[in-house]
Amino acid sequence: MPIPKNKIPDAAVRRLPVYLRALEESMSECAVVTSSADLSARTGFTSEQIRKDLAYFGAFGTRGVGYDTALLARRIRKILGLSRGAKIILVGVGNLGTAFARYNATFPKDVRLAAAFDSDPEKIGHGVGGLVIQPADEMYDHIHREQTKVAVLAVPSEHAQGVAEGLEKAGIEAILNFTPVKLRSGCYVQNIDLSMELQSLVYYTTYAQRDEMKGKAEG
Amino acid sequence: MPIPKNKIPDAAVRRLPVYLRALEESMSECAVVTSSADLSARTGFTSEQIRKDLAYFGAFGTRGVGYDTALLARRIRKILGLSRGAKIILVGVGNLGTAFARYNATFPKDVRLAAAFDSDPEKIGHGVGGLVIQPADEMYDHIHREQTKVAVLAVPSEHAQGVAEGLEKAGIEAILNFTPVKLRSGCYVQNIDLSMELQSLVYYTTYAQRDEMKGKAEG
DNA sequence: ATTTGTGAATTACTTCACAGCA
DNA sequence: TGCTGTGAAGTAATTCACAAAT
Repeated sequence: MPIPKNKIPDAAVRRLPVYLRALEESMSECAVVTSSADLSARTGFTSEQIRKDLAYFGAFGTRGVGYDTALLARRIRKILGLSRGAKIILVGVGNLGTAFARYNATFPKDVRLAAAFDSDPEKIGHGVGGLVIQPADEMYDHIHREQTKVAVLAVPSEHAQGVAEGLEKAGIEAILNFTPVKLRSGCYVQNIDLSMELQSLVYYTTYAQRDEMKGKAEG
Repeated sequence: MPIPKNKIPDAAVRRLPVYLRALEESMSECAVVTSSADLSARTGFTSEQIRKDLAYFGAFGTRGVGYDTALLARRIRKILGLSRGAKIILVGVGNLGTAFARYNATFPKDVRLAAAFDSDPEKIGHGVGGLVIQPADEMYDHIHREQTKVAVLAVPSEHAQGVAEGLEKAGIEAILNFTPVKLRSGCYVQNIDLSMELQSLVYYTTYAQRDEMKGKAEG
């Protein structure tokens, strides 16, 4: 028995922010209670799935009634750790990092970037998405000082593994990895590989399927 | 029997581009043959997984030897449909659309955007990532004319469902959906919800776990 | 000898169906 | 009655283990 291993599936955790958004929508319509059926209509997930996901974390509803909208939203925020004011940093302000920083400025403020770092001296001091780009060698200090636990990694592929190791050593626990490198890391890593997404999409297109048929037959 | 239902898991399809990248790396090192073990080392997926994924599409290797690097790469490109010159369009050139267009300019050219559309007259004619932004009302014509099958959707949430329906009607078959809306669509949809990704990451941080413990107990 | 390809076993996730409560 | 919470059933994906091929 190495680790007790939380029985909560990652897939369930990843749906919580979606439920939270639905709850906020519901609250903006002044609904005081909601139900798994209502959340289902808003999110597209089945009501059973929603009930099961929520039940992983406790019994938040009232049988025969539903869920207190505001209370459930608060609970989810707490489970996710959003009420903690988690600090998030951006590592690597190239093409993608810049794009992300700009877009991030439109996010809910709980998950807004707190700082951005790059190793290129040309970039230091410049602004991006409301942040001043700081030199990479101040990054580890910053992580310690601010007790940063989450990093968005957008460095060139060849540096990804090395930087990830440094981040882990400095205290980072979760990484949003935009590089196409599968990181070996003790951190929890969520990968977003945009080029891969587009390439696999093409498969689901009629031409690709026709190809596939031939693939089996022909040499 | 409504649809024969391809037995190939989406997860396997989504790994093909990763294998392809590994093969290209391998080829750049002048390797003529490779093996599931070598691809495993390069991608981080297990060798069994790689063999099983490839076997869904046919028997591409030679027992006792491995895979012909160049041939397998060609096969994967064909399966994905990358050799077809698939046309891809960007719909919505706001914050995120702009970010994506710029970043996309760095992608392998098979999956480079062919056009970008927006409904804001202010934006029409301006350039982004090497493309000229075109008016939204020319989009459907363009899709027909160019036989476009793939679209990247980055419009405001409130328009997402409506635009997706229009895209489907015009002939789009696969959508990369950056909006947080779960689309009801006959198209194959791949969702990327960046705000959700960041929010769920915070959960995997020590503070969040401490919260979760309390969640169960306290009212 | 070595490495693929694959049925069988395992594990993870989802859906079902209904008991438990307001 | 109405909706949650949950064990049981079902489905999907991954890993195991080995026969097949060269």
